[in-house]
This record gives sequence, structure tokens and C-alpha cells, in this order.
Amino acid sequence: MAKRSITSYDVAKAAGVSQSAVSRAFSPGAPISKKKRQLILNVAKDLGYQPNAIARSMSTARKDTHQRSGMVGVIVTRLQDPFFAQTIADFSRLIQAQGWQMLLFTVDGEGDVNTALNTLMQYKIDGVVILSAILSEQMAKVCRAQGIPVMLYNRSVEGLDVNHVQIHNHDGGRLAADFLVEAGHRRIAFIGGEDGDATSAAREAGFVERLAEAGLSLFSRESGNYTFEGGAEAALRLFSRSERPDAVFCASDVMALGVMHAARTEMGLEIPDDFSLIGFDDIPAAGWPGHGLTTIRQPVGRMISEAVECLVSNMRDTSLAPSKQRFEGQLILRKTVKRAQPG
Amino acid sequence: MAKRSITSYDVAKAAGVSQSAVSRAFSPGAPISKKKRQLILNVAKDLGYQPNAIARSMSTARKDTHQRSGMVGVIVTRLQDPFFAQTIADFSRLIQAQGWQMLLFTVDGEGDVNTALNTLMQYKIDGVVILSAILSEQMAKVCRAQGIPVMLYNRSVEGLDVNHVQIHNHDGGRLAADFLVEAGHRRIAFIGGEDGDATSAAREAGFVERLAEAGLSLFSRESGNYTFEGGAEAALRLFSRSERPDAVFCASDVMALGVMHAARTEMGLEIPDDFSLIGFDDIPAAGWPGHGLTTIRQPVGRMISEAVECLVSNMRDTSLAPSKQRFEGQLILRKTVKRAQPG
DNA sequence: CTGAAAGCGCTAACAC
DNA sequence: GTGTTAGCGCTTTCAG
Repeated sequence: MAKRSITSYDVAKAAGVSQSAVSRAFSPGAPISKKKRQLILNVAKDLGYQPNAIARSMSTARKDTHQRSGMVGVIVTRLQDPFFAQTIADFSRLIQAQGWQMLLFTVDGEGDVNTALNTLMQYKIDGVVILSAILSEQMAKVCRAQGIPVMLYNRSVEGLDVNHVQIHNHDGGRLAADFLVEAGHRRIAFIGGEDGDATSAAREAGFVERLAEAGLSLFSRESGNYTFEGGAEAALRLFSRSERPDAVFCASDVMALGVMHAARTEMGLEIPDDFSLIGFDDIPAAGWPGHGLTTIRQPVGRMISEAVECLVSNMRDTSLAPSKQRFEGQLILRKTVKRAQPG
Repeated sequence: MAKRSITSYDVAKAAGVSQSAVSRAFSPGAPISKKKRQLILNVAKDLGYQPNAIARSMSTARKDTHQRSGMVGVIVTRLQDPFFAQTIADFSRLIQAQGWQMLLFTVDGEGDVNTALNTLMQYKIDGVVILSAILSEQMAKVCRAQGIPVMLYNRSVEGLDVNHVQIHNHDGGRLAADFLVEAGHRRIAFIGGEDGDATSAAREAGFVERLAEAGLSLFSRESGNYTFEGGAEAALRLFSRSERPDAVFCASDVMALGVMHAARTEMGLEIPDDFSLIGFDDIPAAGWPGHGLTTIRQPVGRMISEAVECLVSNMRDTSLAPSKQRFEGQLILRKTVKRAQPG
């Protein structure tokens, strides 16, 4: 039932000027006298006029540079995960500050990314960031063809020429192993995320590599599906065997906290007295005093601003070459690792 | 540098049909023969053509029903908060399933809501949901005038004729008080969210009301700013006085967990032996075994589907009257409340 | 069922 | 500076 909304023509008529004058009044730097602009702005405010971003985007489509909609697409899995929630929150603030809107798409599996991307592209987004999901070579090509910069966050794809920023997962795994080995642990277990997940696999590979250098191999391994419950269940399995690990490294903090809670509450085990525990990410809950989880921190703030900065410059100048940034994880010492008892 | 993207004209030419045929091929139910549609769809796929949602939205603007952009705006504060993260995650999935896209706007203070709404309206969103923030009467009027349905989630505004779904905060507060009183507690404290926050105030009011019926008044109160750290600090203040509470009710789980961790780790207090604790929301971490936080659960799943359903029907038929839904919180018994020691 | 043509609201040449 | 005009890509009458 809504009546037709107010257009620049309505304002023009009311202000006694041409429609293009109204357009100019709303375009910073357009050739128009101060006085006339002010008049138009006033009339516009009275009428409650706001330029139609959709129409604006339509008409700028003409330029050879691709259509600027002012929207960037964001594709994300597991938004309810604290790590991603934080990431999205930060990203949202920064991209807004740069004058872009965020079109958010939640996907369940990695396969949905293509669909998501297709849908987003129909909205003529100026760029897209993909959180922890993979981009098919074919879609990468499509994006390039359309001049849409892509930012892969927390994931990289071999041989794909797109921007990415991510933590150095392999090194992070090494860091964890190094610390555990130096602390004298010998029966070291690993709990990974979803099976086949590249991030988890890279953390594991680095971890195992460093273990091998110390003459050790993985004592046991489980999958925890990147969830609290998954971590807890993995712990139960790990410690139900006759031979128990003396240290556990988890591919994410959420899983590590699952291990911790299960250990204390369901298995009557003390951390770090009965075994040492290391996580990955450094989510807020890891630092809660009662948890004190030792972990590998991802510098989320710096990573996100790098990602935004990079994406923005690519959107402003689509001819820029993709940049690939890797950040080093930092070992955060808290209370869940101690020197192994000899024997 | 991107070349002009593929339009319906390109497809028309390649398929040897008119442009309008292409349009019809992509509009379900449009008058076109099966054979021709199939041909066009094939050609389109070969060319990598996808209809331009922006342009589509432009041209449908003509109808007297308001412009359908296929986007709904979402305005949110504190996205990093687990409760909101869960809410957004659920909302995102449901609204996508209904065929809408989500334009997400993060605001810092309540004052920014107007700005956010204005920006979103420039994108001609079909509807908007506002999470835990207030809507000015003036903006409500503007939305109505433009035929944009508004859904207030987790907040209501007296005398404003817009949709809302929320938890019954007052009753939730009563529930908490009732349980504590029945358990024999007498020195009962409250930790609120941000000062002046209506949600927290309503929970407190219900809480205090039930206390009064038992002949009690609030033993003490603090503000915890809806954060973990705020809750922890509030606890420190609460227990540094000579007279200590025997029970604490927090306006949110995050704050309650702050209290719990501070109590155990920094104050050497046991829960529930030294005092009882109740939270509000029932976020995932509340149920973690080591926490076992007794709390008032918000049925997020049901609330969100109600919100989406309501918003969607309002978007499909803008003449619908606003609906106001209130859900009852549910007391979840876990391990942080016990009968008070006599004396 | 089909093609031609008229817009949706705006920006950006283009003349004055 | 300013008004006029031609599109941006699409949907939807309107004739046939």
C-alpha cells in the first residue's frame, strides 16, 4: 500500500531547480554553487528525501569500471562460533567506516559457497570476503572476469591468484609442539577440527613435523568437529584407553575448552597436573580466569584490518595484483601446560 | 578494467530471441513456452549470465507495492556477544531460506540506529529487524510511510505500533527471584547490564517485585555492562563489603560467568556453597559442565522463527497489522543454586 | 505466446 | 554553474 517514495524529481520541483541539480547536491565535489546545494539539501530534508542507492548504482554501471553498488559480500560458516563472531563484528565495523555495506551470507557446507557467491554477484557486490571456506577455481575465474576482488580469510588455495590473509597454521602447529616437547611431554595427542578441513590439517602437519624433529610421533589423534561437544567427546575417547596422553593440542580453543570441562567434570582429571592442554585462536573464553587456557593467538584485529584495507584498495582499483598475507600465531602462556613429571 | 558484464540483451542476441523473452525465461510463471525457456536458460548458462538483482529491483519499483530489493536490513549491537551471534546466525539461515538477503549493520550506541536505518533505507530494503536497540518514534513513522515493516527483537517501545518479539523480561526476573527466595536466600544481589538499558531494567523490576512480595528488598546491586569483565568486577565490588550477599542474579549469562570465574579464581569462593548464582539467556557456555550455570533460558530458536515468519508475511503484505509476541523464559536448573544455610 | 517500447531513479556527458 | 538528455539492465504493459 505504500505510496511511491520521494524522488529527486519531487525535490527538484519543490525547490524550483532541475533534477540534475538535486543529484549534484548529493554528490560531493559535483559542480554546483554552495547556495543552491544548501537550498536543495534543506528542501530534501523537509521532504524526507534520501537518494536511492539502488538507482545510483544502476546509473554508475555505465562506466567501464564495474558497477559500484557499495556493498561487499561476506560468506561465512559457523557464525555462532565465538572466533567467527568476533571476526565478523570487527570486519563489519571497519568496512562500514570505509563506506561500504555488508551483505552477509551464511553457508553450511563448503559446497554452498558457489551458490552463495552466485547469489551475491547478482547483487553486483563490489567485492567479497570468504571466511574459512574454499573457492573453486572456476568461481575464482568468474570473479576475476567480473572484476570482483575476492578476499580469502583464514584459508588459502594453492595456485589461486586471489587475495588472502591468514594465520600461518603450519608454524602455529610447530609452535605448540615445540612448547610441549620442551616441557618434556612424550605422549602427545592431537584433536583436529572437521575431517578433511585444510586449516586443521595444516596445524596438524606443523605439529607433527616438530614432533618428528624431537623423535616423537603423534601418540593419538581424534576429531572434535570444531565444537565444544566434539572436543569433550574426543577427550573421553582419548582418555578411555589404557595408555593416556600427557599432553593434548587442539586445533581450536572451543574444542580445547570442551576437553578441559570434560576432564575436570566428567573424568576427574586436573589440568595441567594430569595432562597439559593447548588450544588455538585465543578466543575471549580462553582467557577467562577459571580457564587460563594456554593457546596460539591469532591477531584477529590486525588480520581483519589488513583484510579490509586490502579489499578496499582492490575495490577502488580493480587492476591491483592480489596480495597474500600471512600472520604468525603467538604463544600465549597461561595455566594449562606444565613440565611433564619425569616418568 | 572489468569488461561490461553480460546482460539479457547478450543472451537474447545469442539465442535469437527478444530481450523480453530472456526476462520471462527467468521469471517463474511468466508467459513463455517451455521450449523457448529451456533454450534461453541453456544459452544463458553458456554465457554465464545471471540476472542483475539491482536492475530487477529498479524496474519492479514501478509497482504501487513498494520496491522489492530482496534485502532485509539487520541492525545489531554487540555482535561479538555469544547471545547475539547465535541469534544472527539463526536469523541469517532462516531469512535466506525464504529467499532474502541480509544487509547487516553494526551500531555502537543506540543513537546510531537512526543513521543505520537511514543508510539501509537508501538501499531500499524490504524490511528491517533491529536487535536490542530502540527505534525513535520519528523513524518508526518514516518506515511506516515508506511501507517498510520493522521488527523489534528483544526490545519493545511503549506505544509504538511496530512488530516485536521479545522475552518477557519482567516475568523472567520474577522467576529468578522466586527460585532464590524459595531456596531460602535472604541477602540477594543483582547485577545489571548497561545503566539505563531497558531490558536489564525490566528484569530487575520483576526481580525486585517478587523479592518485595517475600518481604525482601535488594541487598545490593551493581552494573556489569553486559560483559564478562564487567560481571567479574561487579562481583569483586559486591563481595568486598563486610556484608556479603548469599545469592546473585545477573541480567545476562556472560556477566554471570564473569562472576563465577572471579569468585572461584580471584576470591576463593565456591558456588553454590558460598553463594548461589543465576544468569539469564542460557548461552552455550552456561551449559558447559564445569559451569553448570542455573539460568533463565530464552527460547532463541522459537523466537527467531517467529520473528522471521512475522517479518516475511509483513513484507509480502505490507498492509498487515503489527504483531507483538512475548515469550516466557524458562528456568534451567543446573548447579549454581542451592538451599541457603539457615543463618 | 511473443516482440516492441515505456519506464524504475539516478548519474554523467553534453551543450549552453 | 546550469538544464537537457541519454542511458544503466530489467520488468511489464501493450499490440499483435
